[in-house]
Amino acid sequence: MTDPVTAARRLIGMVLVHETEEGRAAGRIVETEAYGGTFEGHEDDAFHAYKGKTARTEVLFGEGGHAYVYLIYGMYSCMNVVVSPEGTPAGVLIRAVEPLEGISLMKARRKGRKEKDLARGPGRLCLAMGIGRKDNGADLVTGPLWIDDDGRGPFPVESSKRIHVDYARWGKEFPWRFTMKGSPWVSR
DNA sequence: TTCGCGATCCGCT
DNA sequence: GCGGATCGCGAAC
Repeated sequence: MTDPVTAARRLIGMVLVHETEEGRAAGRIVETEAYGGTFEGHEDDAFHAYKGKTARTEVLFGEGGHAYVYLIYGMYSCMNVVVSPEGTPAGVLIRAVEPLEGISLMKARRKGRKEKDLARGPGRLCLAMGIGRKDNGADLVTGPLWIDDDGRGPFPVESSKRIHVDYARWGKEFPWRFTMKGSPWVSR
């Protein structure tokens, strides 16, 4: 893998797939955020692994190509793709997908919400795709949770500041949120 | 052992 | 637009 910013850009337009007993769900990634590394000489203090390795962030220090799934606000899960260039921890938060396959399953998991709101936001997409903390550390190469490049890209990508990281002195200024230009499926 | 809080979502106003 | 829900992590005591 490469640095998180390159990876976050590259992931836009790729397809996230999850196969479970309930069936198969897939969505095109339209919004990501890069975490880790440095920007203009400052370390990313919004990154969970910023202060070093802990029980929670252990998989961020492991091999790239795995999932880092954590619990947020006591009730929602968020999914990252671990991207570790030369042993340095880094990740890409998947923030939104455009539902492609298994839409009725997603609607059932999302209590019948409108299609637009199924996977618009990191917690929502985990609910819709059936991703939870049991998937922390999952191998994204072997599945049943993986990422495909279906060759439809490249897609135009826009960057902006990351969301909900105001607590971070430097990190809140990093323009490391990436969205598919013009997509109605991004979180905002 | 305790305590504060978060890479969010939802319902109500 | 605002605040409540809810709990594991990590730092402090």
